[in-house]
Amino acid sequence: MTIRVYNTMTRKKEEFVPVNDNKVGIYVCGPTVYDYFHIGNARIFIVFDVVRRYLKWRGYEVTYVQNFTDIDDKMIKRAQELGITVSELAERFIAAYREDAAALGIEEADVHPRATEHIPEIIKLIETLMEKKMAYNVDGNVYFDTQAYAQYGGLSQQPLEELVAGARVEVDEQKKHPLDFALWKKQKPGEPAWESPWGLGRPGWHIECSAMSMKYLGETVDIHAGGPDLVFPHHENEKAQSEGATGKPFVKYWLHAGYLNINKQKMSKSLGNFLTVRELRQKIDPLVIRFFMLSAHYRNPINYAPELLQQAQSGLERLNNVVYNLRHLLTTLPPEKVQTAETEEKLQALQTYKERFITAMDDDFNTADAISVLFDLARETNTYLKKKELSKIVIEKTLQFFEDVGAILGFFTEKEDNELDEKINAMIAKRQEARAKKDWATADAIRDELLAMGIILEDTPQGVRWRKK
RNA sequence: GGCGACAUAGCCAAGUGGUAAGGCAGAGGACUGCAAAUCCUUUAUCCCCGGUUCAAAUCCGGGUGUCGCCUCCA
Repeated sequence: MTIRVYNTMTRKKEEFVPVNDNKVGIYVCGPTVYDYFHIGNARIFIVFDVVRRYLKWRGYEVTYVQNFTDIDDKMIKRAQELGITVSELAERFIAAYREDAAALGIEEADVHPRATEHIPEIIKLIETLMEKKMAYNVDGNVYFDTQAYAQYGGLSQQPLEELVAGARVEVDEQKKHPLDFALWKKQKPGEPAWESPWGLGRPGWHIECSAMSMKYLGETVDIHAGGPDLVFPHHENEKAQSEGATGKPFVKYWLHAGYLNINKQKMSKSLGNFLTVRELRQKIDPLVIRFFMLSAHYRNPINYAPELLQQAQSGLERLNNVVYNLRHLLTTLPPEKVQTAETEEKLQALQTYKERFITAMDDDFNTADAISVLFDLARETNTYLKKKELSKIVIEKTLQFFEDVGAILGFFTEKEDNELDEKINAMIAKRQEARAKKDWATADAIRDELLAMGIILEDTPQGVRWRKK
């Protein structure tokens, strides 16, 4: 079985074969840290977090790099508004990023490089382009010469004339061609700046990703990913400058996720219709946000609405419940004496579910389909759990399956809180005494009290159990 | 103007040639001291029109609608 991925470059699903054996390099364009990131950004981080986890699970040795853009026009503007330095601004929102991302179950990248910490690499890359006459300096501003790179426009599949014709922005007089873009920007008064062969200035936006991707992942990276609006110009430009400098393919597979829309419109900072993760996760379990994102295919647009999160919450609860059922049962279930034919059959069936899960994920990371496999297994498991004779092995293996795939999708992690546990268990014991005496009023009062604490009680054939709301 | 994506049940959403997965919500039933959880039953002329084919949600042509990129944006 092979993994197939949709490559924006070819507009087709291709068989995934890493450049170097089973080593996989992934570079994902990260946030510009001038504000809290919104749930549209979150979709990108979540989706590629799953891609990363899945490839690891499939046996690849993955190196995952996600940058922080910590110097650009927006950073400078925002820092001025807040009356702090650009680097203070970066520190503040990088810390915020880490908190919000962790809440969403996004693993830390292996490397989180920052543009300002890679100025020497950036300058060196620009120098190479200058030597190759693919870049030119006009009074301290250095531009990439798009005319010098024949394949320009190849990623976005736009004819050059059309890109120019559609340009909605005033043409910079200094540029030789309207599509040329800044590699190095000359310092303006009051702006942070670094020394360079072209004078004081700072890197353009696109060059940082090229420099950092090549530094950490080599001249050709397996996967370079980001949001759909990065295809042009950001990734087009990265490709041009990188391949211009090295003469080698910069990226083997370009992956782009779909938009997260709100009221059927793209959510973006510039439109002002955004909702930050920081804000939303006060109202809803951040893993519900994650589940919501993964319940559609990553390349399709999804629309955000509070009702849809509600639906997602109910769905995730269902899966959480079955995992909970299994965990609870394992605490009381004795080992079986003999293995029955049914046990064998159940274990076989489990294998089928696993294969279905893999087939779904192998097909361009179809998490929606993969999740439906979990729902199918959830039903079968719940039905099985009603039986009098249960096989401990089956329960264990089923739980293991859920935890296994949960680790890929980022669900079913166990949280413990011993102090709370003791208190709850004491209350449950009291309620059981009341129930034994058929004192339903007292029993129900205790149940309500627990509910007020956010604890749901359930009386099951295997005894009382509780879970957090 | 150029390029592109999408249109599947009340809602969300898989499925790219073989007769419509899954979830949420609703209705009815089972179980329960009551609940909760769970299970069972129940809901689709796959946007429209034409074509190819033994066979089309799926391929081709033409519409309609929605959105996006071409400017910083994930």
